[in-house]
Amino acid sequence: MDVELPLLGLVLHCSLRYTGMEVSDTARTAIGRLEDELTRVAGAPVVLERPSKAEHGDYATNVALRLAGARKRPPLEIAAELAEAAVALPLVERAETAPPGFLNLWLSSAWFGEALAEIVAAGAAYGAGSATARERVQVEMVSANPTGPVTVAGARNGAYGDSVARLLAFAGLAVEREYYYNDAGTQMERFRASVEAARRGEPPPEDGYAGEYIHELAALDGDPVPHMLHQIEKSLERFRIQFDSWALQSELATHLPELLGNLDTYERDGALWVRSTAFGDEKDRVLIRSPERGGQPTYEAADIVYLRDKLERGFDRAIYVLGADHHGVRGWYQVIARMLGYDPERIEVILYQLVHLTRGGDVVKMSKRRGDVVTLDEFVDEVSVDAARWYLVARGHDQTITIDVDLAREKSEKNPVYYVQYAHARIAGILRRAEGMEAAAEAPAELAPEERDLVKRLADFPEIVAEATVRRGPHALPTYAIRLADDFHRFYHHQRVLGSEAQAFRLALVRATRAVIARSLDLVGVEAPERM
RNA sequence: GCGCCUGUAGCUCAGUGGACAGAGCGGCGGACUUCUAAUCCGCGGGACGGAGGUUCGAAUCCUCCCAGGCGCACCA
Repeated sequence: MDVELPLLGLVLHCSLRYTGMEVSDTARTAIGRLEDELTRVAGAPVVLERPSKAEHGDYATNVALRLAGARKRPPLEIAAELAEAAVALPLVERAETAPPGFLNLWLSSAWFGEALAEIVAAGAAYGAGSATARERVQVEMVSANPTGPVTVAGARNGAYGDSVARLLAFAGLAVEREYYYNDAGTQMERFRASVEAARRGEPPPEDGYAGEYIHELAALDGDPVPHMLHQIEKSLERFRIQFDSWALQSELATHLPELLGNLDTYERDGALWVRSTAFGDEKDRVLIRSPERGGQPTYEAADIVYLRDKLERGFDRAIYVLGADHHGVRGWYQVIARMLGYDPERIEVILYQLVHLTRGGDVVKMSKRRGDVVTLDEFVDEVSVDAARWYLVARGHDQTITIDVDLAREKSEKNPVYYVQYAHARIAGILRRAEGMEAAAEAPAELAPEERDLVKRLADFPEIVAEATVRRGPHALPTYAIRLADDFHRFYHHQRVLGSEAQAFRLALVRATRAVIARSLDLVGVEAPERM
């Protein structure tokens, strides 16, 4: 049975332990098939988990503990019964009970062979396609106004948003990335005036923009805005973010009049207000300022036009990726959707927290007003695209992060991004030598502990990805990639691939490992090098 | 005052109900005639901000409190 998570727009196939749903259509994975068999044996849904201790088996389940209450029997007794039934299964080698009622399972090497065969057969699609509904989703990200270069904060927005977009696309949704910018507001006027001042050799006006880039723009001809936009696009491209579309506020603003008739508006103090409180807003909003305040449409007016535009363009879902300082708009967007008669569930606002940098142990002070910021380009110049993307996305988006620039730039074993990449490069090295040699997933009778750990880790991948997708938490991938690399490096150190008796199996194993490492990295925009 | 986010090892952070809480960095000590030592192995290090509650079981769920960050404009 698939379990629909309508809020998240996705349907998962793998076990949904975090939703509380028990039964799942997991026939596609080796773990899932085992869960199904055990479910039949137990007469109740069985969810397997990976114990942290090796002495607790390959997999374990707490089903006896769950059943104890309903069946009015001691959990250990139930577990003992299940253990007896479980060992009768061909794929279960050993089953033990442990207080207060756990059932621990050790699996046969045949199971490991099946699990690996399945990964090999899935190929590049391993872990993909967890969404059943092929929704169209727009992810709007970065969207900084072109008054200056993309900063490190914008870089986190992009690294995070792009990774979410990659996850959604991998799950099977049709994803488009959009950049929205204000090309007309007063900030833009201040920006233009600042460049003009620089061209005249004057200091920037009050409330203007300063910084080296203003002088660089002053050296170019014409309106500085297109130049700035071009530079932003280049920076983001280098950061491996490709936008499908660029939305201009000025263009959208022309559609405001046709929308006003559909809204419940009124005039007060010379301004045009919308009665948003009727839709749950905490206060009514001004849409068009009074003449003495310039008579221009407000940002809120633009929000309304833009939101309608997104949904009318055919996106089933619109995701806004915003800095935490914009958290106030989250409710506002829901209000807009209701005012316009759209299902608010189609609007999703994801907030990410701020970024701090440290150099030499000290926090790098940043002030946007003085043009004294660390830009995306500078950050990338210093630590590389791979390290930049890794560090910006490796932590939960709800977490304020502090990046140690000295560590991030270090190309050594201290740096987890290279630790993972090195595992990939090592495998690539083996496979170069293994050209033409046969690989086979069929497992030998005896498997080394490192082989078992590696297969189990690979088997975790589909659930890791699916969960990262529904939770909008791409940081699970770097975390997983480190563990996978860890299992591989240990395997590599203790076991030999080429020339070993298990060569064919191990070739299949490392080939699958390489693919999953590469995929884990790709989903967060990090490259997987063939050589290091 | 109201709202959102966060408090886990010296530092940076994983861990959204299970078994003695994990990783990286930093500290200490070992392993290279081998498919890449950017690796591996070992040792130290924690009242999971605090107090209650729910549960067989809580870092995880609920309530309150404390601390930090960020918002609550006819600013963009």
